Amino acid sequence: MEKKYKISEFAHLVGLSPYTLRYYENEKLITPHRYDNGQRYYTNHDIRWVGFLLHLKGCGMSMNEIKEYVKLRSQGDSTIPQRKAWLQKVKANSLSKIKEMQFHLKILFHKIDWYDGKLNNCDYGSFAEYLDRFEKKGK
Amino acid sequence: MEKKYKISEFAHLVGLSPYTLRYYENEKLITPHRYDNGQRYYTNHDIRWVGFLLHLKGCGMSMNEIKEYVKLRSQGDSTIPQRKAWLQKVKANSLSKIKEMQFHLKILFHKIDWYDGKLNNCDYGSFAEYLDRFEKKGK
DNA sequence: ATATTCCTTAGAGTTAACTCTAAGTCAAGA
DNA sequence: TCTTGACTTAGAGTTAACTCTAAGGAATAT
Repeated sequence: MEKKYKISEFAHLVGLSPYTLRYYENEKLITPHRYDNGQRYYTNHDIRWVGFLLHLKGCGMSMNEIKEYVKLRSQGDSTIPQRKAWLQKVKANSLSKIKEMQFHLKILFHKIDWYDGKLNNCDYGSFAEYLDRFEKKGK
Repeated sequence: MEKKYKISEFAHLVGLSPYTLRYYENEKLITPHRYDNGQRYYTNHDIRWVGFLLHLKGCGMSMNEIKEYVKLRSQGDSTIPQRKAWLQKVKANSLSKIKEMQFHLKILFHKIDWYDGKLNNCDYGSFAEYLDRFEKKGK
């Protein structure tokens, strides 16, 4: 017999609120089982499923995109090529989002260095000048 | 004489809308100059400044955080240590956000591989089993 | 001359993803 | 018995960061 979790225990396990779980269910992302009296219960399988949904979310997929994906999934194995293509697009977006963030971060690093310079009374000139010098060095 | 840009030209240059620029100004993030007739104009210096704001934003800083930072800046060089500390916190957050995203992406990669397996009729079992095997190999 | 672009204030609308309330019912635990 | 936690539907509230409209006026471009 597999462990069964009621909504609040499950919510705690996956790091979501019962509200959010019902909301996701309403949006057809999750379909928990029910006891005869109507109460939901979730299993370890559901933990893995929600975990996967959160990975998708963490890769920057919106609710609507995830819903599309889940809809395809519900149509069976014939949609695997489409689902794979979806995930490849998500992967590309996610990678470029990371690259973009790293670029922004690089500037932040420089700004921190520039502050260090200011604090040590090294005259770096304006931040723009400092960056310019870096560009030239970089080449 | 430095080039002066009116709001819509400037908006185009920095990739924001005039609405957004006025909004940012209202929030004290930007302070463009004015012609005698009251029209705003922006300079290359403003391009660099907005660029920097967008880097901060791109590192995950919220409007409110950026406003705090800009407020400190307006108080002069004595706030440099605080500003540096701010940016260091932002840097740490940003790095951990990237790490998190990379972790989510790793799962996505695996899922794509798993789909490939399915499409080639290699029997990987369920995705959970596939991941489990990876964990063990990884050790 | 006419259309476009600029200005103002003030406030309403938008989007995503929750988050919660109301109002009423049901069932299990101490 | 009393509290706690589950259920329902339907809809309202929240937050961030815009995004736009209205209404009225001034200047510029074709």
